[in-house]
Amino acid sequence: MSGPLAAENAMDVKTVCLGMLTHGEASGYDLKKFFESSFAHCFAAGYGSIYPALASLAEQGLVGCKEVPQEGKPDRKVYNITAKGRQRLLDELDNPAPSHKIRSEFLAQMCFAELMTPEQIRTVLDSRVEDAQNMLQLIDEFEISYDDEACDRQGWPPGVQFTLGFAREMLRAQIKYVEQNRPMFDEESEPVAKTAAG
Amino acid sequence: MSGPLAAENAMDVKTVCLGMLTHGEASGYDLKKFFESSFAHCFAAGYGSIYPALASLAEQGLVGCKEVPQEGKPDRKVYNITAKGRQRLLDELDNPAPSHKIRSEFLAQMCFAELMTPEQIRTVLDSRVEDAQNMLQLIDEFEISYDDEACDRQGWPPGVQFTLGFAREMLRAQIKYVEQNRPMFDEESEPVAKTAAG
DNA sequence: CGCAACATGTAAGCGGTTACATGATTAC
DNA sequence: GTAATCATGTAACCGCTTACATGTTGCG
Repeated sequence: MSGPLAAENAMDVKTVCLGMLTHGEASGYDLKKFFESSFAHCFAAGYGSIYPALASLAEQGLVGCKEVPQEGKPDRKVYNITAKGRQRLLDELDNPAPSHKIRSEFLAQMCFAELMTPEQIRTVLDSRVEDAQNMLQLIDEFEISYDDEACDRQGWPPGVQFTLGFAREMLRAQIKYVEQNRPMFDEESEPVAKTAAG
Repeated sequence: MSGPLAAENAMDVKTVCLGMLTHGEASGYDLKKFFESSFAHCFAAGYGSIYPALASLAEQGLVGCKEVPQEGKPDRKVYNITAKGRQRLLDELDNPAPSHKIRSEFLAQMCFAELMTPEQIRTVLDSRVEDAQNMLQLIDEFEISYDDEACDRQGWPPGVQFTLGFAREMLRAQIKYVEQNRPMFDEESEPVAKTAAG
């Protein structure tokens, strides 16, 4: 500890919180909503990681915190990024090859589809499509929400737009692929499989 | 233990190992190669999780194990799935809504692209495309490998084909999106963002 | 009357990653 | 000689998930 090896850029929940605060001050509760709406597709997080993250950031002086008293509710703790925090964020953003990992019980399960009944397969595929559609809707709602907020920015910054668009494309591609390839499992008559590139 | 609450279908490394053994017997080393080739995109795993998983499966009688002595190398432990294991696998596969989670440092980082230099952005996007292309190649190589193996199956079962195709489509969509939207960051002249649906 | 939203946190646990440990053979 | 491949494992660590704990306001 205390060594000079502190420069490991990680992009964990802490860093993402830090980044979110560059879009304006927010409470842990606010950030959770962000994490579970448009952000859920690429980087989910719950209270159990957000609150400790904010506490840790505050302790390191990377964020400031003002407690806004409220009646009948716990004090709202509104966090804002400090100059030191902004610098740290820039350091973390320097990672030239950030990871993009998928952990899919869905795909793992589908690998062994021949051990499932046609009905089980149908259910699983339906649930995946439904899930993707819900995500798409969340993203759309989120994108529009930019002027709900109490500030006059003109839409989200390009970085966020890129990320939202990326997620959208992935979800659309998912839905398309599932719909085009589900016949594969109905009978073993027509092996489609190649996503009809035409 | 011994409680009746053992029916939690999880689709963790253990279960995937179990499933892989339905395609034929294999050693931990073999499974690792599987996990890091075509499977890496959707469910990565290292020795640190595979060997303990196999040990645990063997302990529960879900897999059998024969030790094949070798010269100058540790005994090769070849595992095969048991009837009990097959039943357990069927139980695990019953999950109607398996998860599909993404943890992307890449997307998290890109959210804050306006804090990065154009060169940093370029590097990050390049690395993502390269990564995706490597994955695509791994998948192609893997798909062809079906007849390399010492058995006369006619290509992978439909489940595996579905999974491979899914991964391919996702990766292609990734590359396409990145290439089409990188102008977004060159100058702030042409905000493309919507993946030119034409 | 009960549930959802608001609001913050703690603590245990779990699954997986990383690094370590060992050692012969083969190819460059 | 030195790196890679074959081959198996252990142990510490770490970050995240889940469940728990608390309390008010307001809607249906």
